[in-house]
Amino acid sequence: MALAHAILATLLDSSQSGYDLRKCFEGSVGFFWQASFQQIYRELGKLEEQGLVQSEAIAQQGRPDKKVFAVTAEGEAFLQAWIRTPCEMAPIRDDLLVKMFAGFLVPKVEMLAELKEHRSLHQERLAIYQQIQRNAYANPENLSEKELFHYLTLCGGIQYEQGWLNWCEEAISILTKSSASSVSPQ
Amino acid sequence: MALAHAILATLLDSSQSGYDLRKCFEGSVGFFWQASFQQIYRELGKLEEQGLVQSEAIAQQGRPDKKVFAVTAEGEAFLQAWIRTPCEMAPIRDDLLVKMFAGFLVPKVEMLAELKEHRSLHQERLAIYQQIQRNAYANPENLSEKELFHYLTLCGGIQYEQGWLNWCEEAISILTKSSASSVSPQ
DNA sequence: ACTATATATTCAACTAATTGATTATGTCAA
DNA sequence: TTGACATAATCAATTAGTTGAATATATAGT
Repeated sequence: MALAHAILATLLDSSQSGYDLRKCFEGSVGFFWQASFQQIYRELGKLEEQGLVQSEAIAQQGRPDKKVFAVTAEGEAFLQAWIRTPCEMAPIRDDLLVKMFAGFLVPKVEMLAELKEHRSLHQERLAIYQQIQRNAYANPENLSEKELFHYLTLCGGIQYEQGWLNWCEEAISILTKSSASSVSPQ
Repeated sequence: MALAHAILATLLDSSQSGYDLRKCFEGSVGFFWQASFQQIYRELGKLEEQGLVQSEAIAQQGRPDKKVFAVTAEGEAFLQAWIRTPCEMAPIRDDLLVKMFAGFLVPKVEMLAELKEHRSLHQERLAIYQQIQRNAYANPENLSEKELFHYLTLCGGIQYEQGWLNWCEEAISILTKSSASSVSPQ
C-alpha cells in the first residue's frame, strides 16, 4: 500500500490541501501514482490520526476555507523507513492486454480502432511529460538533490509511456498486415 | 474490473481448474494480469453463479479431485461485448517511482541498490518473455488468428519490461554520476 | 436569471484485493 | 518417519479502491 507514502512524498515537496493534492495526482505526480479525491481525503484523515501529517485551517477570501496538510517529523521518518525497505515489481494489470489476448473474438478493425485510440492517448501523455522535461529540466546536470529525484520519476513516466507507444505501433503494424491478407470473423 | 474478463480469456484458451489458472496467472498470462488464488476462486464462484462458466468435477488418482471450469456461450458473448467497449489507459501505480520521488531522504547508495535489484528483476522477466517469443513464435507471419493475438499480448509484456529496464539503466547512470561528485545525506 | 465551472470537503455503499490461516491428499528425499 | 513440496480448494478479516451523491461558496459566460 503506497497511497499513504505517495501522499507523504507529495506533501514533502509542498504542503497543500486535499484538493490541491488531487490536482497533483491527476497532473505532474500522475506519472507515478493516481488516486481519487475520496481516497485522498480518507487517507489524509488516517495520516493525521497517526500523527504523520498535521493540518492547519486556512481562511480564504472568495473561496471556501481549506485545510493545508504538512508532513510531521514522524511522517518523514515513516516515509524514510518505507523507502529503505525493498519493494516488489509492480504487477501488470492492463485491460487492453486482456482484450488483446481474446481479440480473435471481434473483427480486427475493431481491435485496430482501440489500439489507435490508445496510441494517441499515450502520445498525448508522452508529449506532456516531454514538455515538462524540456521546461523544468533543461540541463539535468545542474539539479539539486531533490530536483534530481523528481526528474528521475519523470523519466520513469516517459519510459513507461514510450513502452506502451512502441507496443501500440507494433501491434497496429502486425494486425494491419495480417488483416490485409485474411477476412476477419464477426 | 477486468479480473473476471482475464479469467474468461484464459479459460477460453483452455479449460482448467482454479489451481491451474493461478499458475497461468503467475506464469505466461502474468504479462497481462496477476491474481492470487483466493481472488481467482472467489471470481470463479461468481462467474459460475452468473452462468458465464461451468464446472465439472474431475476425480484424479493420487491427487485431490479438481473442478475444471469452461467458458459457456454466454460467457463468450459477455467477454466479446466487453472487448468491444472502449477502455481507459491503465493508471500507473508504482512503489519504486514513489520511493524515487522522495529518494533524497536516504543515501544514494541505497537507492542505487534498490534500482539495481529491480534492474535484474526486469532483466530476468524480459529474458523469460523473449525465450517464449523465440520458442513459441519463431515466425509470427504464419500464426493462426488466436496465436497472433496471444503473440501481441506477449509483445506488450516485452515492451513493458523493456521500458522499465531502460529506466533502471538511465536512473542508475544518472545517480551514479551525481553521487560521484557529491556526498550523500544521512 | 440561469448555467457551467472551479474551489473545497465529506458521506455512504459497494466492489476488489490482500493477508493469513485451514483442510485435504500424495510424492520425494533425508 | 519426518519434513518439504506440490496439488486442490476455501474461509475470515482487513485494507484499498470505486461510484455516486451531497454541501457550500464564488466566478464567468449566455
